[in-house]
Amino acid sequence: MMQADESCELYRFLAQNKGFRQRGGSGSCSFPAAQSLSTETALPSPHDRALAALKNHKEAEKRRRERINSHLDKLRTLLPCNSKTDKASLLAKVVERVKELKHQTADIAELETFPSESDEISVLSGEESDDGRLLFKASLCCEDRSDLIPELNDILNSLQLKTVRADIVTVGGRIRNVLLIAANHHHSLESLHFLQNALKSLLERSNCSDRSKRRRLVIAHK
Amino acid sequence: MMQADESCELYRFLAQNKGFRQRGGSGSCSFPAAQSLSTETALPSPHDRALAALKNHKEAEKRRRERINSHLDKLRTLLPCNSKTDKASLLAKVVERVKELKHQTADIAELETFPSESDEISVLSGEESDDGRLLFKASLCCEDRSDLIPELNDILNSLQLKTVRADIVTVGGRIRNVLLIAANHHHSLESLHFLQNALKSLLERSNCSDRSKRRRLVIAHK
DNA sequence: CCCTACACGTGACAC
DNA sequence: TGTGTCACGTGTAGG
Repeated sequence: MMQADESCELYRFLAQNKGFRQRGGSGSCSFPAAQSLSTETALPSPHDRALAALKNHKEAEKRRRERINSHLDKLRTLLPCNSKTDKASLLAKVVERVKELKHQTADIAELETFPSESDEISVLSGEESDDGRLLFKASLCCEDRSDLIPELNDILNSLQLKTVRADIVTVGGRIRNVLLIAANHHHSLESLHFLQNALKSLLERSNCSDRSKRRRLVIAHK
Repeated sequence: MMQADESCELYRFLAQNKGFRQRGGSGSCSFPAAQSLSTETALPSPHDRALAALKNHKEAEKRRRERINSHLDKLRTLLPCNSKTDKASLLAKVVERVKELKHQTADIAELETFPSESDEISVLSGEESDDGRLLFKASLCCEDRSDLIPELNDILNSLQLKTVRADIVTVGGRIRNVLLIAANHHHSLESLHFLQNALKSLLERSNCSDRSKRRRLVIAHK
């Protein structure tokens, strides 16, 4: 473990190789580091400063290790594994869990919220997908009407966007669509703005007839 | 980095302190490690074996580090963070994510139970959330009716509570709602009582018409 | 005796 | 400058 720092022979070794010279024989192995720190308060020699820096460094590194390990221990309690599993295999399990979570939350995060009273559009630019495609989520909440879904389909088709998943909740004449949409490689973030505008005009077409003006536009980026 | 292993002075230092003796002066610093490995194939001296073991050890440790770091890199891609985030803060985020997952799965367990015959309200004050918000779960089981969900929404909106997740099971005219609700910072446990009372009056409004008195109130705290 | 996994101290590099 | 993070080689305990 090499706990006793001051008595460690490595220190003598390092001190010699650093051209250390102070109050005694230059090449001799007197090693007065400890005393010079405690008795001589004034004039911290460069050697002492280096030694102090080394100590700081050592302790900082220890704190860092402890921080990391505390997180690992917390993960150990959170996962189905005892306290004596490998650091590496623990992390492997963690990776599995996080992947799981990614799928689940991507699926069900916000799609089970009820339709709100106000009209809403949100396009959340998503994360890197599995096979290189860009996945993002679009949500549309408005008054329900029979031709809404077909029109939505038209918009997505014209933009060459593919609906990976759609979740629809209707209640009390209101509807909320949450779409998981895949964009291919020649799409840029520009496409998301196109989609936003298309959805916006879709809502306007719906509202221009008679509805009270209660539309609200929400644009969010992750 | 200390890449040049054979020329490192630490090696000489260690060799001296190990009582190493072979074919030359005992205390002298001849250090014939490299040659004895390459020229003398027979009779691996204990010193050579120790040196080989040290090399093996070194490489094994490197492999271990790489294994751990590869998992960490995978986590970096899975989480919303760039490739230059701290190892410690990365693990902190991972802990948050795994906690999230734990909540969700714990919730899923009981939310797929069928609606019971008796009316039930339960508000379970939940655990510390990821970003400081308080997450808790509210469950409502009663006779199904079309305006129930909108009224529920009104209640939550008026209390400024956000539905993170909603699970609904209806069977035979009965409905069970299990809501995962997020309260923000200026909410206290008082808000949960408000919610309880609101849900209670919601059920009473439903029952006052004609229903048989079979309501039962369940209040649970986790 | 391996071998594995861990904690430690240290040099290097970044801001 | 110091302050923090990382990779490395090493000592050491347990299988």
